[in-house]
Amino acid sequence: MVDSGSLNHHDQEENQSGSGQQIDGHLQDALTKEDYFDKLYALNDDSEEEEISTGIRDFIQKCTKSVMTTSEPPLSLPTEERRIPPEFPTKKVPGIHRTRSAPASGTSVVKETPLPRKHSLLRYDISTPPSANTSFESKQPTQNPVFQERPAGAGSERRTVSDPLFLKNSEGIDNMLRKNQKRKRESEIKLVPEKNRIFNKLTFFYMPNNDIAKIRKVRIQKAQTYGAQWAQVYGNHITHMIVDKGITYQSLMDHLKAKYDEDKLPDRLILVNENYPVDCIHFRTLLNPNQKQYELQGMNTTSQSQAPVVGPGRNDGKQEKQREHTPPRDEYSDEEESHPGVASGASGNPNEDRTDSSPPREVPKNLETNDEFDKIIEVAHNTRFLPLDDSDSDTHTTRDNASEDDADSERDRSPIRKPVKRQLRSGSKPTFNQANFACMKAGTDSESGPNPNDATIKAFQELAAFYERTKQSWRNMAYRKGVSALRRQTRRIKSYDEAIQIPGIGDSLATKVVEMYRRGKLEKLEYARLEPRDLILQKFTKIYGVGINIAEKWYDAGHRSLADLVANVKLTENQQIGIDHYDDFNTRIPRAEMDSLASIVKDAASELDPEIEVTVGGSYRRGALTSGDIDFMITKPNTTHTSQLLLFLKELVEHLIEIGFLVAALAVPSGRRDDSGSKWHGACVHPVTAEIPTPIWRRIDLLLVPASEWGAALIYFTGDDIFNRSLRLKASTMSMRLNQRGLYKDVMRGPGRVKVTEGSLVEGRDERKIFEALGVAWRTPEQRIVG
DNA sequence: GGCTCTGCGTG
DNA sequence: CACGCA
DNA sequence: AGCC
Ligand SMILES: O=c1ccn([C@H]2C[C@H](O)[C@@H](COP(=O)(O)OP(=O)(O)OP(=O)(O)O)O2)c(=O)[nH]1
Ligand SMILES: [Mg+2]
Repeated sequence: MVDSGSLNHHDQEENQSGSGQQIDGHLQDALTKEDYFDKLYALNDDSEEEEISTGIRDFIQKCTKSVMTTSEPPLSLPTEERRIPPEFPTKKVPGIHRTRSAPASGTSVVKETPLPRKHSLLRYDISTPPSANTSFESKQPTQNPVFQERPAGAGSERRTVSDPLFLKNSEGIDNMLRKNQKRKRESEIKLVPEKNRIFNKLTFFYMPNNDIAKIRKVRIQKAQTYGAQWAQVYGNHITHMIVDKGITYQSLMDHLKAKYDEDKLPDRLILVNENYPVDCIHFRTLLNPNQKQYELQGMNTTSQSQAPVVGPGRNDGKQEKQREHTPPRDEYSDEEESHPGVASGASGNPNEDRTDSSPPREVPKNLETNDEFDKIIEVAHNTRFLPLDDSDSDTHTTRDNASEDDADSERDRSPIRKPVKRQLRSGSKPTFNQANFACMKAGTDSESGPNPNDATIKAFQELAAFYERTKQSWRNMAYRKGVSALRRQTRRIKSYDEAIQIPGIGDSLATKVVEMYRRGKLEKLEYARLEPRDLILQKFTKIYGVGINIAEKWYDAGHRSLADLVANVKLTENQQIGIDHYDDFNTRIPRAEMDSLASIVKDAASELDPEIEVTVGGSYRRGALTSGDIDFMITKPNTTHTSQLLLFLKELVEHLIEIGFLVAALAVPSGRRDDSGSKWHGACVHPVTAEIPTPIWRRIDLLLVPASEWGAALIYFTGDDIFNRSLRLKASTMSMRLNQRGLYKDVMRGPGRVKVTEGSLVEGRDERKIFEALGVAWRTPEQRIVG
């Protein structure tokens, strides 16, 4: 609560500046970017930095420049392919801004975009775009949550978007505002309400005691807002010494000795690492500082020789490592709440592939012939992170016997006979699995899946996700593999022997399958669920644009909530959007809404160009009852290169922005490489209706597909991802290569399977032919759910 | 002891 | 180049 | 972690 309060303040205090500066903003934008890259490369390259960075700078400058010049003839697009990229005013235009408030005064902003809008030709009045929004707008014009707790005020969004720029947002004004905002905040410390000042009367001395490092600076300020005093000099008034990670106990003492001639720390001085204040703030209470996680490096913990006593006084002693309390709920309802469940059941006519423009759908009866491929699937999983391995991994908790983890292949499994509860399974399967299959995996949300190993599958999925965040890639991979292996089982696996025979399930997983069967839960998982660090990482990685590396970086910097990020971190454009629409982007889309979203895009497309074909891929094509996003594939007869579709894309996007459907751009066709890009990622909003009473931002992906690559693209965009990887792996074992453009043969690979030769095209147009060429029996989209 | 898919966009 | 996402 |  407290925080949210203060947050709102920040938010409100910002004012939209007037109109004027956008052009400057662009220039600035370019400069900024240039500087950024300079720094970036300087950091990365050790040698030849100059050369490289200047080279890149030029390159970027070139891009930027060309972009800027676009303001000229918006309408006439040269047909030559090479130039296409520049034609996309990619980032510059101040465009679709997001939830940031735009006070009335800001209205003038919109307009004079450097980009002359050409929509003279597309001022489609697809009726009522604005209607919905106005009502909203009038409601609460001023209030602006930093990030939505629920569907963010569509009103403001709509408005900003209304300035029709297309493609990617620009930072321009928004960025400057952010900067100003930050500057302001830094100069003055505002305290939280008195009762919440957990550090009241405490004096912190930091080590190093300066705010040069940005991270430390932020932390110090944060502590001050919660009442802490920041000691500028070393002395007895200090209550806590906050030491950076990286400074060992020994080096600290050496330093004190050298600088202050102190041999030991003052009595009752509390010595902790930098995580302590952060966690106190997070949990809104003064935590016990004598916990292992707050110890300095090189300070031995309870076990070894105790270094010089730190706080001889009172608080030493007792508890070794008590696990801290459970995190109180989140201040900002990061979590999503129940969304208005749009007519979930109303699935009109779900499906059938009305969207399928090509594959005739017959039911293959030969699922059995898929065996060989099934095998590949098992082998396919993998993960991109390198194994940092170390089997330990566990910072095991207080309880010791958590040893289960690896262990040995003991034969403890002997006594497993156990009551059989087969009732569950027996009657459930009226018809054949075929139908069942499709249905069951259809929605991740349709709980009661017919699969008898459902509970185990869920547990493994959760564990896999945990391992991914832990960068234990091999384990992540193994559990994902285990999941798909279990999915293919039709009976509940009850014993170790039974389990270990399933390809993809080895000793460790087999043991856990049994554990699930016997106890209904996994100790390992129960433990993982309590990891406070993991909970935060989980929260951060759910932000679009934030992966494990960044989440970890932020965590280590002391950030614990979305509000921390908003206040202290330099976010990328996309991350900003990801936070602003955190709940929306993490809310799944009911199939009925998918149908409707598809219609909107298809209608728009055919109006612009009747020859264009639009197909929905992704989980929708696989028959899912809900989807995480909506994936469109766009093609046109006789096209052989995406460059032939770029102009159409541009028009489509502009139009959809204009009617208020598209509300943000997250990734746009490259322009940075020669092979002219092929995808557009962004966000859209379904018009408000009776069934969809509240606007919800949805992730939307558009993929440009030349007709000659339709089959390969269909495979790629239909997934699922694990299925794709399996297929690609199989291809590679056959000296072939499969990507979204086609299947190539005679691919030469070097060490590490690195591609050496591009290979020659085998097939790209026909989905089935690609399956055939790979020796894989045809699988309907529904049968490609393996992950 | 090696391999675990391959490519596009951002900063 | 490092990263995130399809 | 599991497979080759
Ligand atoms: O790592 C990946 C991720 C995705 N894809 C392909 C398959 C996938 O079906 C398609 C679309 O991706 P998306 O992330 O939208 O997945 P989805 O299968 O559509 O599921 P969701 O319901 O979460 O959107 O892109 C891959 O090949 N590899
Ligand atoms: Mg999808």
